Amino acid sequence: MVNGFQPREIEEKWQAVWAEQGIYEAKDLPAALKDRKFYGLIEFPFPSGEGLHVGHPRSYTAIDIVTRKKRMEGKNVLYPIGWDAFGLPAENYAIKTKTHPSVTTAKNIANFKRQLTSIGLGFDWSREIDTTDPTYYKWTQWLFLKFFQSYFDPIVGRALPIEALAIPEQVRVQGELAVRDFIDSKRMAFKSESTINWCPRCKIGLANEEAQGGVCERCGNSVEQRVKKQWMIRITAYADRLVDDLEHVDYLEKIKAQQIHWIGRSKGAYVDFAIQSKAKNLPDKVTVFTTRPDTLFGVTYVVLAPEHPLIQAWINDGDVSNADEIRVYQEGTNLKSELQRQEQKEKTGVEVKGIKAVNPATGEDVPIWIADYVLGGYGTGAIMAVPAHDERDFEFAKLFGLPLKTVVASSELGGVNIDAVTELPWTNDGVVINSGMFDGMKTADAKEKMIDWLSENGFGEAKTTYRLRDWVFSRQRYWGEPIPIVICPKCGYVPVPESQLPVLLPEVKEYEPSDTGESPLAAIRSWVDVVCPSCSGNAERETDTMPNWAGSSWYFLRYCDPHNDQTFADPEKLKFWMPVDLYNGGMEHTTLHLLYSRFWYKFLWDLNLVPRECGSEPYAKRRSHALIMGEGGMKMSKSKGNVVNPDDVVAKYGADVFRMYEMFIGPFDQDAPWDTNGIEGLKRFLEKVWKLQEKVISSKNSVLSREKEVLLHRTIKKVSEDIEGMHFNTAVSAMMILVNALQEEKDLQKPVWESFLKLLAPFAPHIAEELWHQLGYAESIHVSSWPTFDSTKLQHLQFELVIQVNGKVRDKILIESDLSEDDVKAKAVASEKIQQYLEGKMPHKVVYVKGRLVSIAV
RNA sequence: GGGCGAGUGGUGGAACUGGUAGACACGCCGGCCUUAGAAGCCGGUGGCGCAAGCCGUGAGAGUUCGAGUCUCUCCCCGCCCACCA
Repeated sequence: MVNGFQPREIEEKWQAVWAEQGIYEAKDLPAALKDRKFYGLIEFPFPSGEGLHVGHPRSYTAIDIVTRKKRMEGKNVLYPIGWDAFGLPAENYAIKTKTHPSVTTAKNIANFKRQLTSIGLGFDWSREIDTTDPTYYKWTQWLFLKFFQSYFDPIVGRALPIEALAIPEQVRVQGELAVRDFIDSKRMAFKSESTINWCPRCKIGLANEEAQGGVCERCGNSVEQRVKKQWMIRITAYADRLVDDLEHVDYLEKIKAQQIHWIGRSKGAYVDFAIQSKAKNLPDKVTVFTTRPDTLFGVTYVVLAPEHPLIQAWINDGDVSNADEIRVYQEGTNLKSELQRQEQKEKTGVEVKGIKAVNPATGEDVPIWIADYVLGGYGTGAIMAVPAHDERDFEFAKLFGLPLKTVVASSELGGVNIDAVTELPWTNDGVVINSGMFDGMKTADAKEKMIDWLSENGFGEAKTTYRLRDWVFSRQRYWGEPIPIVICPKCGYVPVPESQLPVLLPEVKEYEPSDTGESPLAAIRSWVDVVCPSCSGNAERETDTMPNWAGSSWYFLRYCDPHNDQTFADPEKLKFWMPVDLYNGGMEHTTLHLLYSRFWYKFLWDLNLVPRECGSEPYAKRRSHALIMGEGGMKMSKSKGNVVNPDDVVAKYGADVFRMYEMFIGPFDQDAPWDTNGIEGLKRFLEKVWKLQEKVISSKNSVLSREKEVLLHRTIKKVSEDIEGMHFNTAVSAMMILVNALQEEKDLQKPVWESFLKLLAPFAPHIAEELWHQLGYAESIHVSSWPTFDSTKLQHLQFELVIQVNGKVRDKILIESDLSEDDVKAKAVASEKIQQYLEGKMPHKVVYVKGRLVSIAV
């Protein structure tokens, strides 16, 4: 096997050459040349101790292929890589082994880098970044301070510097402290006491996105609710823009749908129900949120979430006759974890006796209940119940024997009490209301009219609410970016001056977080005690660190200018590179990283830290890969013992076979099981390619048949289009078909073979490079030109015409491609076989599909 | 319960705006080569049938000359969200 295909030899050889020549390094050019750039991005990995998973290369190779094609098409390509290296696994490992996370991280990065290089990915390593590097997290901290020093102006709909915030007169008169509190409450990054998702096992507060389903994303433990003062970032201010701007980007529809749903904008109204009570100092109303103000006439009771603050006020007032019963219910709710609360099927609740609410539309008294099917954190934490038109209210009303009242005319019971009904009859829009002043109106119009009526009479207003919550940005952990704030007893929250950034992570002995909910940093007095940057008095550092979403919220900007020590990225370079042209990542990040980073970007864009020319969205196009499952379709996991290690595959088959197999395994956006046998097919394919080149070298002045020529041009078209559409599996198949056909030829014309090698180059960069050089080229195939097809050579001179009689294929005949429709039809009908099937009858319909078939109906 | 996606040979999967279902690959079967094997090469491979042929894309109906593709009803599977008023 002297001349055989030896993947590992040529792969290492060319990897060294590419690195030395820097062929994958992107060039920063003036913004005027923007149409020449292409910025392809993959989600940078967390460098885990396990090393690369076979899932990583699926995404990386895909974008590698797209960017290699763009480069061959003459684009100046940026395809960068880095490390999202802050995070719990590194810290947990540190707790166990007492090794500093930076030591483990450096080791893991070296391993990842070796693995990624061995696969032949065309990353620009000169732009490598690491979120745990102080030269990187200096800017993460600096950007955090921008949030701290800004507020959101709802009038102009964008963030502005905090200096521009107008202080209302009634605040100003209360003195300096009041003004400070006011300003702090308006900042984009603010500290707030709130109930948070607390994981008792990880001893850490979690954002809603990290505690979906009431379970800690990290360890799967059930999450508790705790009250804690935490740093928050006001992502809710951007909710509308995060939804609306999706119209201007090319994301997979399911990604858009998921983000829209997560943000959960719903338009409705606040409605005030007056409180009927004998007591004097009682708050005189309760405000509910509803999306169906048109059903106000059907309200038969009001429900408050158990944690609603009004409940305590009513109890304190002494007018509630069953205070003890209510307290028992509230405590019962508190004890329930989020998970239990979701699993419980039956509704529960308790009436607040002694007071009533007044329906503003009818003036009727309705009872007030508290129940945990109403969520404290959504809307106003209180609802108006319309059991005749809402399933949940219906269920609750049935359980507690509360009355039903419908507002629609289409029922024979229209507009009256309907206590006797056992099933929910009318739930939706489109019906006609026949209650009160909306008699005869469609619900959609009634909604509008009702909102107008409510606001005219001071009973409510139009209101849009969101499911999205502000982002809990504090973590009580060691291995994260310290939040660069000093807490001064005199001055309050004081940002660490830019000249003192980064606030470095200090050395500690213990990495274990404490049960009190404080970060390990709190134990290091020498680090915590500082001089206030503002008044020079004694002060303390903030000891919370940032979540590990911080570094990844802006890393794509840093790639544009990774070594800048004056600013996070030079605006001129941002103008050239942004936005990212193609971003691929996992679906699991749709409501996390993808949403967060869009938000950060928009914020920086508002402050002109990202130039206006870059546009309001960071990613022009977002695609998503699916998973590679274990053999047999189960998810790969250490416990199942079905994990495939990329190192083993590369060692056995080489990088090119590995890459092509991952592309051939199935549609990019569909899960696919690993198949050890399947790789053999790609190995055979590349061996065939290797051998085929011999025919080129010995070739004379042979003429390529028209048939092969058409196939070549069709293949160029197919592979080009498939790469753009990310249909890599069918692109590989098209190349296989071409190779199988070329194998039939005695010898091969050089230009034909060169076109094929160029098509192959993005998929199998090493073998393509080797064969290219063997043909005598000195320059890399990867900086050569992408082949183009000749559209006049896509059509065969003849084609096989399929003839159907009554929908069944009855004959196939060869037809000249340029024959007219009438001639083709005549030939088809004249066919002997067809005549037999016609049995002398006249066809009543003959249809011709150009270049394909004739269908005859008898 | 809601949203999204899917259901095609033994397997992974092809099939452009409705137009020859099963491309390509794996596996399997037969042959060549070999002392034997591996590799390689050649041929075959949806089902039933000796054959002509018939039947076939989760089930059923519909539209059409023609349906994997469009419409309706239903059944399964996967993922995400989930008492969001």
